[in-house]
Amino acid sequence: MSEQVVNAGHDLGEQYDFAAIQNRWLPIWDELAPFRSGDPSDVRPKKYVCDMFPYPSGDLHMGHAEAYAIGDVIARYWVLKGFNVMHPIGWDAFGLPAENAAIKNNLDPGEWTYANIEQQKTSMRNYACSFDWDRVLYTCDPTYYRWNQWFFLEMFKRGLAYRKFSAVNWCPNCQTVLANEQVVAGLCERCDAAVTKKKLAQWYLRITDYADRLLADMDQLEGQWPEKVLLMQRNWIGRSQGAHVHFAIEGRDEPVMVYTTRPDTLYGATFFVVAADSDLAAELAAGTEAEAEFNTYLDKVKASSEMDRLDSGKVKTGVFLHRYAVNPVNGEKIPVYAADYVLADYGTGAIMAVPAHDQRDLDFARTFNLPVTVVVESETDPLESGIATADDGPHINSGPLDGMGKAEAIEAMITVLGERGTGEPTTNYRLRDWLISRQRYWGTPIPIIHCDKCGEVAVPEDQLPVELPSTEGLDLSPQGVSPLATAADWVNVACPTCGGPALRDTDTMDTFVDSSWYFLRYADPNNSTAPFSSQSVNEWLPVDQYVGGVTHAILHLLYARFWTKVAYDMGLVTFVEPFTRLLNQGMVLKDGSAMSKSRGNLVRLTDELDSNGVDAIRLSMVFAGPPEDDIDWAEVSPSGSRKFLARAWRLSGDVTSEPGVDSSTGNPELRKAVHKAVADAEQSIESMRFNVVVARVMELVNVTRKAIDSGCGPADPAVREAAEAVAIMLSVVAPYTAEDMWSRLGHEPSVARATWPVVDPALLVQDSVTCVVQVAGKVKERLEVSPNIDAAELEKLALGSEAVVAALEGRGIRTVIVRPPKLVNVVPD
RNA sequence: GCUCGAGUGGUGGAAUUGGUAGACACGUUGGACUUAAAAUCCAAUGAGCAGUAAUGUUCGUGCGGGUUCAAGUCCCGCCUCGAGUACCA
Repeated sequence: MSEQVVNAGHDLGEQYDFAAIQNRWLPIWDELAPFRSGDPSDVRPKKYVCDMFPYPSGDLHMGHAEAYAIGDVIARYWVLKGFNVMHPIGWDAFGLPAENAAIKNNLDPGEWTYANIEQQKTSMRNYACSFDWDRVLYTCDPTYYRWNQWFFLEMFKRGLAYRKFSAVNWCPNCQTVLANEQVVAGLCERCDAAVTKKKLAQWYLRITDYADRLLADMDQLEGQWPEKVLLMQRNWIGRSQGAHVHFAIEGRDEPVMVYTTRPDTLYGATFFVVAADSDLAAELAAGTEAEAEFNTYLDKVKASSEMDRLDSGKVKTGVFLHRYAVNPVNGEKIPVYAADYVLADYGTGAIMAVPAHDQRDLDFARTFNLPVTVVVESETDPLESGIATADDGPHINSGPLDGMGKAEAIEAMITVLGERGTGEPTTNYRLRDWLISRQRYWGTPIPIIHCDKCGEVAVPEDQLPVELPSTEGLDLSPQGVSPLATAADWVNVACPTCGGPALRDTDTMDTFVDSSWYFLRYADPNNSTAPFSSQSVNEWLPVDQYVGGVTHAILHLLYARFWTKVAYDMGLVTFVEPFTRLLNQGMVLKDGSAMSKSRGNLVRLTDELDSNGVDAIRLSMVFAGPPEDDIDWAEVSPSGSRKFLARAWRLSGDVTSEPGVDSSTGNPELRKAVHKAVADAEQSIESMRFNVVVARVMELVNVTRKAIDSGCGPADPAVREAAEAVAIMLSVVAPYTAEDMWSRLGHEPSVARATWPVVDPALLVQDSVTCVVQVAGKVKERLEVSPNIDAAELEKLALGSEAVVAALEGRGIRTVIVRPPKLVNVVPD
């Protein structure tokens, strides 16, 4: 029966019961609230960890679980390191899903939204996210969106918000404008109808004014943001250096400007192309014999829309307009075409075509049998090979440019054009102004009143917020105009300027507006007189660590950076970049693809939490691999995580020394293992290798187990030191288990208030190291040597080794490479 | 098409400045405990060859070259996969 005594530690009462542990600590944490960050007397240095806030489309899913597990590791780590960490949460609560759900179930979008938020909030509490619940915000709350309106009006005053007619994406089926991101391969994301263009008056924010600063300030982010994201932003902004060149058009008074990055190839321009859907094309075609043909073509282009342009291959189409442009350098008359391969809204909507050195122009030239003039020497003839050359090389057929290289020729041509007044250098961008109006109900009303006499009038600040009208009596279904237009009582107002009858703007703002500055609001979430106080924001920001999916690599992050720069210009903040460091976590997949109900590979987070517990799921998320990699849930083992947690937890029951025992008297071997593990874990956590952190803690658990069972025994102070280190380090990933361990080790809650173990450098020094001895690069011997061994001694030792002598087989020694204390390589003749 | 990034055991993944490839896990196999199962614990586990065994030995980080005493790591050329972008002049 003595066995039962030995096994006492493994009795049923001592089983690791994750559900019981969760239930035990959750209410206590509510009470202790260890993650409050708003105490003004708090003297700890500040850190700001921000997770991208969720959209309340339902309960939390596996993707949230990964993202919030990762953000939590960082936040909790900095708390243990002695920082006052702001780790807030809020909800990106405006948007179309709420509106669709409301239409479907005939209820208020707000009801649906807040119900989902409550559910997510409950799940987050259970998931043990270290959020500061005093800082919660909801973007659909008038106390938040009133500041969207305030910012909008500030930008309006500064000329950064403006209204213009332009062609926008239009879904003829849904009868509504679509955002660019809602157009997938030319089709409406929701109904798969072909998206067309429609001209509408829309509000824009002048983000293009900030293009250069958005590019330049990326230097600050180098090394702190994923290189991939910076690259995507650079491509998106798409700055290019080139020149405007003026072409006279026969029979037209004004010359037409084209944009080109290769003014040096001007002598090779053999035709001229205007975008088929541009005003200029219509003007040039009017009254010519090509007019009918052009109109037919234009109709086709408009109807075919995005979809056909994508998969119609590379066959170029166009119409000769029976007009001629004059090449400003050689006076040559070149034919003018309208074609859809030239875009109306990039550059000037017209190009000089240089088929020898531009692939698209060459394709067009070959289709329409247009001449090809080579002006940069190349080995192959583009007309024959079908491949345009864009390489550097000596210029030919180019008058004064002959013999020059590309860079020189570009400069020379720009000088020539400048002297003649037919061109000038210019910079062009791919980035367009940000279209923010949406014909939707569930968003921030645009605070503008349209008056016949006074035009666009800002709603006076004391009348903000312009709240959404009640949905009572409103038809939210797609009508082609915003549902707000039908709320007669709301729309009809007196003009703030003249008092005459006027109409409210009925569009609402893009929800990307909400997310462009919410991270600023967290610093001062309840401010009712300003979006935030500059003092709080400048104290907490910029965000030290921003965590979120790579799906937002361009839009959200670009808009947020833009907004921050505007706030800087307004004198509200003292920094120009909002997010010092960015981490893009991967996605959670199942069987190699994104989870979805229709695919039948959906993993329900609640099921996973029920079967293995919160900690095991968090641990699985973190341990699966580097945070930026995707996780295939079919390849992780949450039950394995649970087993490890049980193993770690059991340590806390085995320790028999008292809390506060002097660890310096403990077993030196184990102590070294502890301090090595802490040092390694710390280094890994700082460099975001959280999976490696877990591995180090696992190793420590393993050696501690061995020490208890077959080493120094459970009473050794080093065992306590080890178990406490495990509890503290584990608390960043598995807070419930760690908290319970901490308590079983005789400490007061919460482990979140403990301090990350301090590494004693003396314990990192090893008594001996394994030195590898190679002969011809192959390992032949391993020697245990002192870490301070000198090269001569080590060489002597290595050469004297039997295995080395044997491996040499009597050959002479050419050289010996000695790298004390870890390696010797003997190179034989 | 263009621009990036990545290829390491059966699987996920480790590996400062080039210096013991495969840490830590999952899975698998065998064993202990149990009436049994679960749980737990212990052991083995890159592949091949030789040997009863200890062990020895060869190969091995997508493929082919190169630099080096030494290459997963650096250089050149390919292949494959993934991501972004879509005629941006």
